[in-house]
Amino acid sequence: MKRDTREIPYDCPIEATLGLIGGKWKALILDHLTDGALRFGSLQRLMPKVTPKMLTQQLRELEKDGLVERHVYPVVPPKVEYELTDFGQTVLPILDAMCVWGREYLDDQRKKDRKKS
Amino acid sequence: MKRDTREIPYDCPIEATLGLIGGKWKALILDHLTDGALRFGSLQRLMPKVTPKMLTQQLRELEKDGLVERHVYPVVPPKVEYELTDFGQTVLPILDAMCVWGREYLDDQRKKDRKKS
DNA sequence: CTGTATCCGAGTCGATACTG
DNA sequence: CAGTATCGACTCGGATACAG
Repeated sequence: MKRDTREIPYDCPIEATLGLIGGKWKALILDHLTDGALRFGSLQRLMPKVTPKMLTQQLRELEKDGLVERHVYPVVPPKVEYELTDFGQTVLPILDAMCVWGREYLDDQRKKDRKKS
Repeated sequence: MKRDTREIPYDCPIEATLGLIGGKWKALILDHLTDGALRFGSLQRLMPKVTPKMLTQQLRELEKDGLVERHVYPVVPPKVEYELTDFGQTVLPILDAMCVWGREYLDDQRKKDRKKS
């Protein structure tokens, strides 16, 4: 992800996928949005370690790539919601697969760590 | 991702997964190794755009994370083969899923591009 | 509330040359 | 053949301050 010459089209589908969801916080954002639309502030509270700058940047890229939709409500105070598009929904199985696999990996790691100590 | 503070354990399984296979060329390397062990030079020829430095770096990380095994044959000229471990094999379904999804995305993109022109 | 602007250091990556 | 060493450009991302 990053990390990417995003203008040059990807030859490899795997690279393309990583380009779309491999960004530093994208998978996490996508994950949080699975339960429904969220406001900017809510996302920030869910990911305290992400600066507003990064959050905006990642959201804009997700929007550009058609995974997320941005809804602006013309009210005061400003209200903006982010929501998965239909296309965005289609990545969820991949995210799930990564989650399952990652969890097993982490469990194994922890077992090894316990053995060592 | 390189992109990673690899010493700090990942809290999120998805992040962990991306940490292991999200590196700039890792998915591609893994993909090439699915058909069997390959030598350093063969990998280089399959990925001409990857410098030896990067190839070495990515391979070492894959090795450290237990996805790939490095076999050194003490002969002249030197011969080194890289091979997926059993654990490395378990990522392949994820790679496949990303590949399928990425291909559909790329196809859609191309359709849109044709419409525009 | 939802961002943007600016600065700046750390890390990444390519190019090139070289080694056992 | 299979790498390593070194340099430098570039990028990423954090901190901070500010704006509509």
